[in-house]
Amino acid sequence: MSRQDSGVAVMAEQKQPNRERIVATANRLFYTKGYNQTSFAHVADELGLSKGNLHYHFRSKNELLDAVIDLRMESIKQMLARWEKQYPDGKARLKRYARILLNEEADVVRYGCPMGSLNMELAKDQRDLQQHSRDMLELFRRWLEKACKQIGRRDYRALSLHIMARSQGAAMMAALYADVGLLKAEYKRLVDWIEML
Amino acid sequence: MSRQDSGVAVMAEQKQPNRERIVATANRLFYTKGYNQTSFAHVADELGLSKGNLHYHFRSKNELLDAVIDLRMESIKQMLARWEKQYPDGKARLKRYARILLNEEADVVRYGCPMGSLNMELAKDQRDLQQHSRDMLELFRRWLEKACKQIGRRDYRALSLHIMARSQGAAMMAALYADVGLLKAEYKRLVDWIEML
DNA sequence: GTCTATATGTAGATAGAC
DNA sequence: GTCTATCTACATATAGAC
Repeated sequence: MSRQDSGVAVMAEQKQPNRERIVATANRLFYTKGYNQTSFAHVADELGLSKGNLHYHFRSKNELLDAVIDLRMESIKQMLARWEKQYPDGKARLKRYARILLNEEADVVRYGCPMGSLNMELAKDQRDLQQHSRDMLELFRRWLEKACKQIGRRDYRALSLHIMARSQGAAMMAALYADVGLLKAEYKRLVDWIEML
Repeated sequence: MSRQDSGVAVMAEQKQPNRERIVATANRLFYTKGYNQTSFAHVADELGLSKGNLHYHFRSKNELLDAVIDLRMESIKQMLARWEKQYPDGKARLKRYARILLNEEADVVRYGCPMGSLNMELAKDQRDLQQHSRDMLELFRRWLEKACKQIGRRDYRALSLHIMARSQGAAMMAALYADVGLLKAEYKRLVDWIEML
């Protein structure tokens, strides 16, 4: 499975305009260190650029976050479109979503879900920033909702939220215990449950 | 249900030695703002104390975190002991755990699970700090494990982790969508599932 | 125990030279 | 576009007076 599936490690960070390299590096650091724990200096250092350069491209850290979220959303949209082609069946689509946890299992076990952990961090006292971040969740949720409708479920909204809650819980616990076995076990449970729908 | 059940709002913050008032206020702010987003100045201001005073009681922010975790763990232990008296039956105990989400639903919807969100924040690049924080999770997990054994389950460890994953996922999604209905729906699903065990 | 003052580092952000 | 220099604010932490 390609690294593109995570929605985080989206592109190589070399041989691109600096603006894109900055977004790619910020994307990675926001994931591995957290948004509030990542500074312009960190990003600049990793790229061998100056802080001033970063501020030329992004007036504020806020703007940089928006760019990172836009990048992730673009990546997510492409992934979901790919899945729609590969899996015509509704249940197969739900199962493919569940499997996302295993794609980047090494990262998930260390840093949690990129979407979930960023959202939760911002939800606490930066709800204005979280608004945009939640759009990422909504991309997945609406896609799941559609798949649920497809298999004839009337409770498609509730189902889509439940499936996301299950995957978020799995990613979180796996990260807190740094245990990939936990991730695999929760994946299996979720797939079995989807099969019974 | 008393406010004590959350493990966060543990005691009144008045008419106590300043050391305890500091821990209680830090406890609350670490929850509502996050650990890294809370400074000594914030805690001191809320109490009308000086920063120097805080540093007299706690040499470092690290130490303050340890004190907060110890406070929460003491509160959790008492709560679990109370539950053991009130609910002799294993399944009833599992259901009581599930209901914890609803006790402080207004807070959970705004700030997530106090344990889970703190752990996840620290798990990213402060794994040393997370070690202590994870002890809180272990208190619950071992308690759940015991209840699972009680109902004759051989997969008690896996079950205990699954139940925690479900509750963490529910708390997280409810916070990200600021939706108490989501919390209630996930609670109902979890209780129904426990009933079928 | 509590305060003020201070040291030291870092964060986000701007100005201006090249 | 990119750099250096700088501003201002704030963070953690210490020293010493009361």
